[in-house]
Amino acid sequence: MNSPTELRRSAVSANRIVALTPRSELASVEIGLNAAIVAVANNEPVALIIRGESDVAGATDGLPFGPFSPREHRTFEIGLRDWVRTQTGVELGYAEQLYTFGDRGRSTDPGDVGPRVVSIGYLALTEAKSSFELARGSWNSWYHYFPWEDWRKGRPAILETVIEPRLRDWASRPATHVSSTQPVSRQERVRICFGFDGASWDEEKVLERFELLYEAGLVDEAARDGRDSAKTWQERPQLGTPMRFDHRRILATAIGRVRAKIKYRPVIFELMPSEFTLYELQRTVEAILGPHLHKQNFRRLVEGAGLVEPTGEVRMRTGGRPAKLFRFRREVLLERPAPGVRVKPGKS
Amino acid sequence: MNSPTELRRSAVSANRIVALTPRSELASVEIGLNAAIVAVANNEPVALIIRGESDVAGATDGLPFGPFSPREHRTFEIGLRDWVRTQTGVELGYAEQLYTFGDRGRSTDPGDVGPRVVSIGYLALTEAKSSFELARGSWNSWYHYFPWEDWRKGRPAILETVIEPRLRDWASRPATHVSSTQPVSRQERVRICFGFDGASWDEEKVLERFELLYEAGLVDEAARDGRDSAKTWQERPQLGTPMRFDHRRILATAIGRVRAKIKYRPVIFELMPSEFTLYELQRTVEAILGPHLHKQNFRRLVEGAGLVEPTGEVRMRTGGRPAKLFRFRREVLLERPAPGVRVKPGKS
DNA sequence: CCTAATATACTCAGATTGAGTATATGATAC
DNA sequence: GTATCATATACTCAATCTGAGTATATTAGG
Repeated sequence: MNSPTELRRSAVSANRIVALTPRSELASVEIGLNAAIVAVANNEPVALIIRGESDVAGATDGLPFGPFSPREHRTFEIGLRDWVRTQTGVELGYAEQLYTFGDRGRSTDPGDVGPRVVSIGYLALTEAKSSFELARGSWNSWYHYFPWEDWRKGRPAILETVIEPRLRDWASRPATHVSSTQPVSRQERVRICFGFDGASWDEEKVLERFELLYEAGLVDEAARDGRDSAKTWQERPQLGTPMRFDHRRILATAIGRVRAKIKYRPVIFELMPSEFTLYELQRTVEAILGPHLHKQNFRRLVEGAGLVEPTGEVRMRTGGRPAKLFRFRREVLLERPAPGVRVKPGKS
Repeated sequence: MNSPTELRRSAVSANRIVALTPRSELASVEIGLNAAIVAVANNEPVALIIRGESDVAGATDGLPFGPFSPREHRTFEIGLRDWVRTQTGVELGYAEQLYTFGDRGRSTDPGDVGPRVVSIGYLALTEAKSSFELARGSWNSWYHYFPWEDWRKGRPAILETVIEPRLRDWASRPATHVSSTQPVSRQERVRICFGFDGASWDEEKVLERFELLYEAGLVDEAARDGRDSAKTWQERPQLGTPMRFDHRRILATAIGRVRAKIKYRPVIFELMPSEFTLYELQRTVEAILGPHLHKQNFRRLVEGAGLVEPTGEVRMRTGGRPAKLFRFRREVLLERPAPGVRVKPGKS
């Protein structure tokens, strides 16, 4: 980026204009890198989970994470790859930055201190090799943490039995926080995010849904941060397995991002072996997105977009007619501005 | 987020598994917040620019930026809004996080030190009120910094006269860096990013284009970071006005994000007054995206998507038949999963 | 009142999409 | 070996969407 002296100088010049916080108060923070490492194994979308000591709320699962040490690594991504390799044995392929989380909890308690650690979330995609030689950690289904996101067998029951009544109850109560300048009512937010009252389900709104459940005090993490509505959390049924720190939020961001991204970038192939049948590809897309896709149209779409090319080989013993094997056509990146699996939720 | 003690504990537990960098070496960094504040004034897309001391490369322009002080502000966004208000007098409406930049320059010089400052880039959209009561800074056209992005009058000449020959020259030379594991050749990257040899121009690839020019040493910022191909930068024609620090990169990220986002989220209305004619709306979209849109189809699209509703009033003296006034239909947010101005580049 | 300029309405062919039917081909049970 | 099953693949068709054009409405200005 820039030399430190340059930056220092500019801070001084900025200081002239308005009274900035004095330098001593610019409490410097530590940077933590968090990786949501995603794969698809046996049609199950999984994330690499590290189990640690259980926290206040009893959460043990977390994402791999490590500090960023500027001395050692030129960029965040290099640092990330480095310690993911040494810590878990996984060599990351595709990786992209997700979001930088820095808020000090959502409690209104004025006594709480500012964040000493800022976490930069990363999304990484990797092929799920059958030989999971993990030095540490395990691959867990992401629907373990977000059961309401699993629409592969239709609308998950948990939505109606647990989430809907509780969210409606929460929405009917007035907002306790002063920020009642909220342009959209609780009711409407709940409706839109969770597709109640005939609203459609948008599979990309993973983070919004999690944040809403958090606000409503329905996930265990909320209790940790001392939210009022979460006081009675031990009496609640558990909505998905909680995670340590902010990690479930980061994973939610990751899931939303993958679901959005496969539609306009060919990142789905980062999750596939080099050769695959079209149905395997479809199952992988479905694992990520949820709803079932129309098989015939899916192949028309994928082939028509030039995303794949046949290898000439076939896979036998598929249970019926042998399936042609395909590989990703890398050249598509040079042809189309935004190639991706432009699927929309459909039937069968 | 989490209590510091919790985080401390986890760092310790991580320490058990692999030998982490000792705590003392976890050089903590400072967080800088940078805001690309975007508006459209007189059909010109503008960004709020602060002029400062000229740097090594002679750049004076920069984005508003300030330090993030965790003690004072609960979240990055609150901090950002706060000092943007005090520093420039602008009250931010829409704001979203763009990216966290932390690399220490792209030079291979092993002697250079790690980043002491990590900058979090934010994109903010605001209405360009005719009364620009800026306490500081000025609204500059963003095409001032990226002349090759301005397609409102067709393909900008600078692409053919300056950029194409120089980029081709650069692409024909072998990559100097060891990272020749690059999957795509320089030639192909240049072709795709800049639409040479019949490749299409993707208006969203603003950052990719800037990074390519940077790598090729064709923007002044590259010289500052000591890139070899940039040694002779003083002999080059200037490709857009340079900016201090990484700010042109952040602005490029912002432009790319806005261009992508207006297509699937109704953020364009953040830039509009509360009442507007459809043609004014179209001109604003065109200011952002570049190419001209088909007028009749644009109105069909916008009205059909339920994005706007007529106010009942008309605007006279438009130079012809009076134009109906419209306002943004906020309810659309409650109806469609991803409302936006789904335009594709077209004719007339 | 004619002309220029803009706003708005309507038309139409081609492409895309959702969803279905039909056919191909290996595996398996008998 | 053949019927049956299961899956893969090919083809069809109507509804919708999209790009692009033509036609009409309504003002301002001479």
